[in-house]
Amino acid sequence: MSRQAPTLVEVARAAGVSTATAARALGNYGRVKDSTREAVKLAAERLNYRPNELARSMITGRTRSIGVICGDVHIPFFAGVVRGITDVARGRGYTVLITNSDEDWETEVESLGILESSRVDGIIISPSDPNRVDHLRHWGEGGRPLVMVDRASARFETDAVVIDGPTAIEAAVIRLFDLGHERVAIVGEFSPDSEVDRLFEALGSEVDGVGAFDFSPSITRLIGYVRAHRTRGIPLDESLIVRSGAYSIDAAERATTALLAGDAAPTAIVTTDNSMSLGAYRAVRSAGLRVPEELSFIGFDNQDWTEFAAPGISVIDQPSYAMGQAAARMLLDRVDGMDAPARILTEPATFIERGSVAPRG
Amino acid sequence: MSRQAPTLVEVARAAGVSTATAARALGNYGRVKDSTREAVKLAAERLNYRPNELARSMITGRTRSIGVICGDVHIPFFAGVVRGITDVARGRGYTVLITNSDEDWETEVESLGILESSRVDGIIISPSDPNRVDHLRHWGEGGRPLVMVDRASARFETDAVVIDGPTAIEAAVIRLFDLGHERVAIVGEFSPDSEVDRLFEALGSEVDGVGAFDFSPSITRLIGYVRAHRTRGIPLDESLIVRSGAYSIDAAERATTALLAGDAAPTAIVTTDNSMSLGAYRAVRSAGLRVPEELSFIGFDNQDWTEFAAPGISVIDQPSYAMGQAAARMLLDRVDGMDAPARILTEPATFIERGSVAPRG
DNA sequence: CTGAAAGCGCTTACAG
DNA sequence: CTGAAAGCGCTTACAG
Repeated sequence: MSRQAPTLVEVARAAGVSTATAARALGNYGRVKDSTREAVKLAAERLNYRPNELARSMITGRTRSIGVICGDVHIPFFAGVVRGITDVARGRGYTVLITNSDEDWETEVESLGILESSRVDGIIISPSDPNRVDHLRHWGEGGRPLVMVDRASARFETDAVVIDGPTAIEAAVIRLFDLGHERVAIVGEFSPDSEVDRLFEALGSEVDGVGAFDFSPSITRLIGYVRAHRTRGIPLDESLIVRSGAYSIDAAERATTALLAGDAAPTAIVTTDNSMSLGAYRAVRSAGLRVPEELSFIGFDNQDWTEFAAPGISVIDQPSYAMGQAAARMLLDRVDGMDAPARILTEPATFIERGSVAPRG
Repeated sequence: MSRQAPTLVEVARAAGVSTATAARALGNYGRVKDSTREAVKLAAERLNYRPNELARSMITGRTRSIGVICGDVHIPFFAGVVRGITDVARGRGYTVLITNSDEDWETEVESLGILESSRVDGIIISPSDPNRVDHLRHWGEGGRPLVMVDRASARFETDAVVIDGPTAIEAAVIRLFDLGHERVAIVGEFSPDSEVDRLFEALGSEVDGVGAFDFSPSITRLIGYVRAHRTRGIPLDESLIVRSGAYSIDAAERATTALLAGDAAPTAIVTTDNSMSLGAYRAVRSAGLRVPEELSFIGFDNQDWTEFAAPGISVIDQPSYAMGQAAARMLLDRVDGMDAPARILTEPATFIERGSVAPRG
């Protein structure tokens, strides 16, 4: 019952050849007489032989596996990305190891270590902090490929698949301005404060010169918010920048509730991701505000709930599955030896119009 | 730049000891003088040494990795399960390989082969068909552990983590009956037809004798639907059993639309999973039915959209994250050598009351 | 076309 | 407490 799995040695013996020949016959490389190859394959078949990938990997130095470090597979956006990655990987004969960082840098470093020990051939990551990427650069040295997804870093030039978050936010805010809204709030993580300050310093003079990949994801999207104000000549009111301080629905709800209770209430809200959307929208409902009559709302990420809310929520949609696929393709091309300058692939973010937006009455 | 990763040999040399001693010091086993251990650890640290798990696995015969075969990581329920699995696995030093079956048996078999070649120490699977499990039994022979999640099989006695679907459905239907509804429809995959027929044959005489693990998941839940009717003495109307024929939102929408357009319309609907809920609810909206005034609705799986729909949708909640955790714990206990009879762990399904249910007017 | 032999990077009895 | 040595199951020059 608990028989050991047959090894190459046994196959070779059964076929009456050396292990070297058996390996060549099974691996379809080197020269082997046809009749010998047949005999070996027959023996392998009869013994139900499965090569030990571990032993093979030790020699070839490749495991035919890739690692993923995402914020949290449980979040729909990442779930879509992961599905895209696993589908492409499988199609090319690779397995996928999944880890979560919970957007925590220490956890990310630990994840990288785990994947490194597992000797994955490459890594796809949504880095928790684009300014602390030394560990990723170190991985990249030695020619081990790494692709970023959903984010990129100005401090580490490597392949990446992103959407143009700032532009998507800018378009959404301008849309609201053009409907007569002047007090448009934005709800995002926006932490730490020092980074937001750094962004505003950078934005002080010019807008276009500020790199989208110098800041963490939510702060990056703030660039679009600021650009929209400048484009339409509407003064920026920092009290409308709602900092949840954490990627959590509850934090977003609390922060938004505080905003709505204040005396500088907005007439419209945009958000920077699905968790912020959920929290902000809960706060809006709890405050008893009618959407869109009293408040317009644009969410980020086209999740089921935005379709079924009444009215439906207008959203900025991200092609998570396609992003995962693209990232996996880029990574596996590198694993297969493709040599080319690092490139950043920008997937389209599309606006989905639903009933949550109306002209300022 | 492309320096090879340091090996144990280099660490040992740097620390001035043999590889055997270095291995013992790093692995925290065997006897090593404290000062020696310190020296080795320091050297490992300085060289940024990471053990090659492949080499270790070749010897120990264990990879410290587990494989998951789920329907689709992109589906929220499975995403929750996977997160639960990865958290527990990580806590115990294991990595997780993810594959999807898309509820297709051939794909499942292929996934199993991939995981087998990867030499995972154990497998967690939501089997696509509880009646075709020979490949799983074969894996189980040789003492390789396997835990089923969300489903179990009468044909393969192994550990499993499930909820009591039939009882949850039964309670939901009875709740509706007690509110005066007599025409309660159920929307599920329910395919193939021959299996539904087999269920009804089995249910012909007695109800309690029918095993919940003899049928595929959605058909299993039908048992609760039938039980509810018998308990309340309400005649079964097979036209109220809506067979989508596939685990797809669109299929559920089409099938439900056909039901609502017919002349045997229901006054209430229950569903068997989140995809069916989404499809059925879309059909209800498109038909212009007011919920709950004209139709009561109970969904399966507490996803965000059910909270934000107006009115909120009452649902049967499944603790997906806890189920994933429990499955991983059971599996790793087996991997660690625990010997005990196979057991089926039933996690609680809870009813969440929202506004979508009302008495029959 | 085939085989003997070295070696991938570890772990593990076995001596000392 | 420590080291020399065998070995896990393969692949791969190197000879023949």
